[in-house]
Amino acid sequence: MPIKRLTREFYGRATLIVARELLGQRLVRLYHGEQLAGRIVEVEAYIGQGDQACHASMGRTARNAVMFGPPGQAYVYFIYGMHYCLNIVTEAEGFPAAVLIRAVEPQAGLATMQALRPGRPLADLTRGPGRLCAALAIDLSCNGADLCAPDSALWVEEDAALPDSAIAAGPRIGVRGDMAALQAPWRYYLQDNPWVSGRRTVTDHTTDHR
DNA sequence: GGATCGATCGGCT
DNA sequence: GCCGATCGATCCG
Repeated sequence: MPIKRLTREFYGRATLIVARELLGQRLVRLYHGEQLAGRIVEVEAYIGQGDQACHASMGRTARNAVMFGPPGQAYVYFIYGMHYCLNIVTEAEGFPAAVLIRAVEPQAGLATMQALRPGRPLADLTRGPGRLCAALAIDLSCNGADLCAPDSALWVEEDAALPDSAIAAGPRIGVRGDMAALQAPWRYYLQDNPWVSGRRTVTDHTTDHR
């Protein structure tokens, strides 16, 4: 069975469905002829102008214009003066929404990814939206890239489907406020997966050496 | 282990 | 001018 790139029809659906179904799929970045790849383990949905945490909540601007475009494109933004974050545009053209890729589990191209983040622990290679962009060499040159085009250098491939029992949901990281949308559980992640971002807890075995 | 803070700069009020 | 969909260093207990 040939490997299948996720299609524009896949991305052009309700954002929460797309976010949920992106978990477990394989994000691939073609970098100097080499495939850098990781399994998506954590995502967040940003949904339209009614979502005050969505960059498009105040209307269309030069920065967020890609989110208003057709689904299946990369929306990459620069934040805190030093980091990039990767989103994939969802829903019908004209409705601004996207899924933020917050973490992946490295699958291929480990050595190159580590070279792109010199001196950093392997455990943090792709754990967090800024980190995974650095490891996959994703920056503003990827903004607007069409993940559905056969010749693009960034795409998502179909991988094994996951049971709902493997997935957890919660409020989005770094999003606070009293309005309902700001407290919505629109962050999805693989339960107990060591590559999911955020503070590790005592029950986390990832730092054990046993 | 957990809290706090500085870095660093584009976008928008 | 202010602040952010973050990260990593540092300080504290």
